[in-house]
Amino acid sequence: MKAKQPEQPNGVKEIARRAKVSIATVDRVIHNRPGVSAKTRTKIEKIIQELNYQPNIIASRLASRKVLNLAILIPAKSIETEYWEILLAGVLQAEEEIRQMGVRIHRYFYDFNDRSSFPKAAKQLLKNEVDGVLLAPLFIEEATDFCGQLQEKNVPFVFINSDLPGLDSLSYVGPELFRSGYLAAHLMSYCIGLKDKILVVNMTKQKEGIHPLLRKEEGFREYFGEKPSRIVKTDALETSDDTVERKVAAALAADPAIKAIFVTSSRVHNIARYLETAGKNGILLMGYDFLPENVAWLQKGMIDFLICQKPQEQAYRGIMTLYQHLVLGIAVEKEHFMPIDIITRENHMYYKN
Amino acid sequence: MKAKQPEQPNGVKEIARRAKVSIATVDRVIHNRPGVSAKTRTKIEKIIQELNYQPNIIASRLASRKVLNLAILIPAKSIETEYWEILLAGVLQAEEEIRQMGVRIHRYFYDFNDRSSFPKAAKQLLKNEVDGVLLAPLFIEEATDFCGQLQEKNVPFVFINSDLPGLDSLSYVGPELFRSGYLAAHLMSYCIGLKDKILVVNMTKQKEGIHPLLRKEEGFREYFGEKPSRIVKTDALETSDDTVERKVAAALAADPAIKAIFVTSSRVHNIARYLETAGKNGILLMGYDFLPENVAWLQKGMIDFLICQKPQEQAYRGIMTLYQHLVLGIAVEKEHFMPIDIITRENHMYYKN
DNA sequence: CTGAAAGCGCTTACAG
DNA sequence: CTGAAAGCGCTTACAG
Repeated sequence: MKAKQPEQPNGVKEIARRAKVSIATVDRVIHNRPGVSAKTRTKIEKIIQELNYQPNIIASRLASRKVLNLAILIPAKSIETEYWEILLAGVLQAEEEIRQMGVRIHRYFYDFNDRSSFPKAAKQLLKNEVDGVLLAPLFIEEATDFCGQLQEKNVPFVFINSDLPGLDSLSYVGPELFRSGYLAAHLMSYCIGLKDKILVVNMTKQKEGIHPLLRKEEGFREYFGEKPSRIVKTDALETSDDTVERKVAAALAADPAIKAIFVTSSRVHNIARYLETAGKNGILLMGYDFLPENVAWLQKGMIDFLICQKPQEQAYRGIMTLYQHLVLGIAVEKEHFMPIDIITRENHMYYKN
Repeated sequence: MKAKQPEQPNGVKEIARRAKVSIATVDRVIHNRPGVSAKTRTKIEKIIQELNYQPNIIASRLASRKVLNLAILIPAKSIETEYWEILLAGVLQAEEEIRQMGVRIHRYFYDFNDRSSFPKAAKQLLKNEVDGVLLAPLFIEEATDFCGQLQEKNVPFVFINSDLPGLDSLSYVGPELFRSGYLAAHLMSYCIGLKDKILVVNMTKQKEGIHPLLRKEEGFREYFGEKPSRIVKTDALETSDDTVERKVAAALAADPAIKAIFVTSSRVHNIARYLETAGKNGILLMGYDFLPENVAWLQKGMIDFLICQKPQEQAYRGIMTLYQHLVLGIAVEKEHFMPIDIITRENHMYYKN
């Protein structure tokens, strides 16, 4: 069934033979290790060129018995959102595929609602040897700081979920958040009247807000750039159910022109619950993420649109990007944008995260 | 930077030691090869269980120096559609990632417009040793026949682009075509009046039609199930520009209520060109695939919606599915549905195939 | 039916 | 600065 591979005539052995040195010396040159005279080095390098030598990564990993330690740093699953658990499934999927190549993935978690938890988790992460990091940089300052440390150690890092373009990441895997918000606005504009107003809800306990959520809001506002007055904002800083209810109720009462609500995160189900309880069926509701709870409200018709960004695939591709770079040594895409998927009651049963 | 792997104490050596046999015998048991007494076999199997032995695939592939031969069987890129070239990019992407594991991918092509070319290419394919096949089964009969032959040889196959659920494929990677057509209809129904009619165009030289295109049409018709009279069909069997033009022109002339056109394939750009030439701007046009030519018409506003199915990713995942099954021996998803992406003038610049 | 030995292509102490 | 040798965990003739 399986044909034998033609003999590999261009391995270290052949190089050593041609250069009249031992394979140990060839190995030193290949890996740029010291202890080789300039002359020998040049000679060997030339032969490597000629032969177009491609190292056998399989053999290399077997012989070295090295483990490649990757780490992920993301928010922990919480009662507030299980989004991050879905993302973890993608990590697992990638791990299965590359474990045999000696890759291990270590998991570190921080608290979505507590920015001080980020550096703590990061510190833990840095205590151990790590060859590459996949992280969701929800807090700009803290993430910038951490990535600086990684860079000093020459450890490549990949962003998922949201990007920090200023930092020199190996890659970004995730949605274009600004565009995502813009599209949400565009979609919404189809569905409401010209005089209707929109309530934007940005839910977090974090006073300064959370980078990706704000980015979506920016995109959303951009669409209504000429008529910003159509947008009403409530700062639902607290995330407990009754705070949310109170704030939304107050906003709706204050301005009866509000005919739609845009929630910048997966917590749209909270609003859905409130709208149902309050018997407000005429309001268009749009939010993020294909979570069971959100889908349930989609089915009931309380949520009209969910925008989704394939968290599982993000994590899978993020890990594979590190693998390609660190193990295979092949070039990786600097940016891998996820589609901005629009999910409705009609198509949700066919959607995969 | 990289930690040494803890020694592998549970390899064939350890099994051999415990069973008081040679590793050759252990190897025979592991691979179910003959030439081992029932007694020894049982003893070794028991130890394998106890140790929860996981073979080191890296070492295995290095030692055996076996090549895994995969083959793809898809339509050739043609003047009519470069869809298949994009798909090939996904094959390349997967190949890069797994070439080191000794996987080779052989490419076979048939003619989209000539069903007799399918068995010819299939025959070529079968002339060589093959361990797994990725194919787009556009012609039901011919593909069924071919897959039967593969099954006899115990060669697993994965479908992309369109599914043939009856056959025992290892997996299907692609869109749910029926659903795709249904959604197209749904989308269209938002955009046209209740009395407006729709022209469905199914383009191919193939008299019997092409399976995936027909499947999309079925889904489309399903949506309008209660009002089938709203759908007008033209059989644009020929694919040369002026035949298409003539047929569409005739259909539009015959029924002025036609306000929208649904093209079941990527050849929607042909219709766009005709509509522009004929100066018919009021007609909603929807078709398939994110090809440069289609995108150009999207930008010009002649095409209103494109439905896309990520051909590159289909091919990538299809190949990786075979790899996971044949090399890693891990379970694979029986169906991997691609999202049904809706592309408009507003979001096309952010789309990736 | 079973085992000893060589080998896959590379890496790694160790000796000089 | 350089090389001989052992080894990674498994596979494969070959001999008995």
